[in-house]
Amino acid sequence: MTSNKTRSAYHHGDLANAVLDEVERIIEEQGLENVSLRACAKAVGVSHSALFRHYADKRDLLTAFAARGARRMAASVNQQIADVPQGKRFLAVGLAYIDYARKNPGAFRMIFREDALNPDHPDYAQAMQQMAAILAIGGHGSEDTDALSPKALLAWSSVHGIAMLCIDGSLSRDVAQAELEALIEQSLRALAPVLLE
Amino acid sequence: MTSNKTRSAYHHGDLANAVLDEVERIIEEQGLENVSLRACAKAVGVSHSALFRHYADKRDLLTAFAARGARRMAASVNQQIADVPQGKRFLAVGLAYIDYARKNPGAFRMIFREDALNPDHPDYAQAMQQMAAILAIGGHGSEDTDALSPKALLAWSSVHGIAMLCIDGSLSRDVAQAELEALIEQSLRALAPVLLE
DNA sequence: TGACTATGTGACCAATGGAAACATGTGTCT
DNA sequence: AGACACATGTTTCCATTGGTCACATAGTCA
Repeated sequence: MTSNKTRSAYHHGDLANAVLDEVERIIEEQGLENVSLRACAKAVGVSHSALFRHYADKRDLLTAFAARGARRMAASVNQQIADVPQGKRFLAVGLAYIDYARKNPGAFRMIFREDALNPDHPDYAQAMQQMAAILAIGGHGSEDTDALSPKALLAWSSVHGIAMLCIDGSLSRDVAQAELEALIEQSLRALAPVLLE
Repeated sequence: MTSNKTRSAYHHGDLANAVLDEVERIIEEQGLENVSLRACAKAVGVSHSALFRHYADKRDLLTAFAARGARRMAASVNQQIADVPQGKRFLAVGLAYIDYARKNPGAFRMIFREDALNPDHPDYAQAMQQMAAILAIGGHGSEDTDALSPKALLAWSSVHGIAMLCIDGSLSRDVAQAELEALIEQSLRALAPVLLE
């Protein structure tokens, strides 16, 4: 689709996005350490130097990838909680968040790998702020307080922590996936009452 | 100390550990992406190929570093909760855990960067198991259940999540360090009652 | 059409992880 | 003590990588 459209010989048409797709593919299939500019470029059918027309840096490319991932994640969570009543939002947000992480582990890791990217990039910063807002809503119902409340932090981090432990820690190996679902939901349910005052 | 002891010309004496120290220094001072075998080797005063006598791989070296970090972290937490009464253990464990993460962010990140290391390495696996045991103790008082209980998972992940968000996420930038301390403690205190049945 | 700009190419470079062949030190057995 | 085996370190070499530069080509717009 993105390939044989406006590509006579030069000019891919939408290299910037195509290469992000390629980063995603490689990252999920072979892990982050196998993402090289050259591998991405070749897969897209372009010389590796072409990428520098769209991204200043490898770091810049990864930042763009993380930003896109964060946007998608926020959108996904937002969609899944759309028609959930206010009182049950935390559970819904948590499950959606963890679900996204488990289905896109590479992207999820990259989103929070701040030492490998440029956290000040406007796109990234904005996407992350959006995510934080969603999590805060799930956490304590309103979003007007600038200062993070203890309960909001607790909501944020427990969900985030579960997600991390699911895709990396021992949860990803020692626990059967079927019971993991249940385990997660029970944990979140146990926490929910605390968050509602 | 480690330097001019048994080092006539060849034979450093304790290269394996010295290079781990160097990894730590670089990782904390300049970030993970600047850790190169050559840089470590030069700093220790040895040719870069010498490292391959002690570690099969860069990944193997990083795994050893992560394992040592996990052992130290477990020891540190263990020590800080030694004379805390059973009922208040969760708070103590949480604070100690987060404290270690904030003081050794590079090491902490590496410990959980499982896609960059070899999680099956016995040293690493054992150290992680030890950590999990400690966290479980803090979570629900006994360690006999093989299956992870929801409460144990909740304890584990909330503490882990806070730690992550402290060293990377927005907490590391937008929140003043002074009030962060208080915020963390309040969050953990809010969670504690849930964990005690 | 002609000029300007955006996008892509190819040749080049220094640094990196890793392998191979060689050198030197240490310990052990007689 | 001498000789041998083994552990540890060095040098040299290589393919790959991120990055730069000069050049080529494709759209665009006067």
